[in-house]
Amino acid sequence: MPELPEVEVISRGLARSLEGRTVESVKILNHGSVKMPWHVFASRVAGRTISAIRRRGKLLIMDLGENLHVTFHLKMTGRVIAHEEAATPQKHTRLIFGLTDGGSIEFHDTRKFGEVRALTDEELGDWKFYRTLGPEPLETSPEALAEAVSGKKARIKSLLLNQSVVAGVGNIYADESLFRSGVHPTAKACDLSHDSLVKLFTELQKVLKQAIDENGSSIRDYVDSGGDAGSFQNSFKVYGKKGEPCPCCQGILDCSTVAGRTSTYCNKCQKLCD
DNA sequence: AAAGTAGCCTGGAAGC
DNA sequence: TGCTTCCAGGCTACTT
Repeated sequence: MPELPEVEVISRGLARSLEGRTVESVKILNHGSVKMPWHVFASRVAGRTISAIRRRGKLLIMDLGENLHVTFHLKMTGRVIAHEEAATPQKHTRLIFGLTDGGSIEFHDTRKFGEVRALTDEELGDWKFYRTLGPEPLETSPEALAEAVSGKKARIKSLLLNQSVVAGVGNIYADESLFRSGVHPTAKACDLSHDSLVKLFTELQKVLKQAIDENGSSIRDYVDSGGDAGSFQNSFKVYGKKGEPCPCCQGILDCSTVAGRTSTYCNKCQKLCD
């Protein structure tokens, strides 16, 4: 589902088409998607002009002028789609912003896990999830990221998925970067050498960049802001390939739950310690 | 400090 | 065919 590369691609697409346009109306079709009093949300957003659209970790942020930020956490199935006409609500449409020029922005979310907020600077800063987000993996050196987890007793995969350690990594890119760097998901960070950790974060950067270049991964629900699918799913080496041969040693890929998530890996190629 | 689990939610796939 | 169950995923809250 949308992880860093997918949110980055969506953000770039929306920025191109939406910056400078003005929200006229707000229609909330599922109140549970709006994580604040809905009338406050609607009154804050209406009449404001979109000044920027950006990403922080997996959060999609729409800046509405000086002191208002609409945040979308897409979780598993959320989509934000820009339309050049008034959007017709679909079964899973949760929110629609009508624009003054006749266009619209639709928040579509099959499983209702997604969360939308409209926050002032102060509220954004006070939001614990946002305040404690870790560094952006593409704007931080692999050495610095390695240093951040060095010596920790936790399993490396749970650290990769921890948004306060590094922002934006989810199950797909965790499994892919672990495989590509030869590190086992259950390895404890403290059992890995500095070089192995640097290699892991170097591979993480490579895999995130490649995924952005390929417009993200499309499995199940993901499409970009123009409704198009990405293609990085064709480059997966282990994610979702339980029981298939390891691309490296041809052994059968293993699968188990690590850090509460399904994890696919090669027991032979991925090491538990140095 | 870290790990496990339930809960949130839906629909597609798998099993019977 | 039609039913039930399982699973996926990010994150929080709670327990061990």
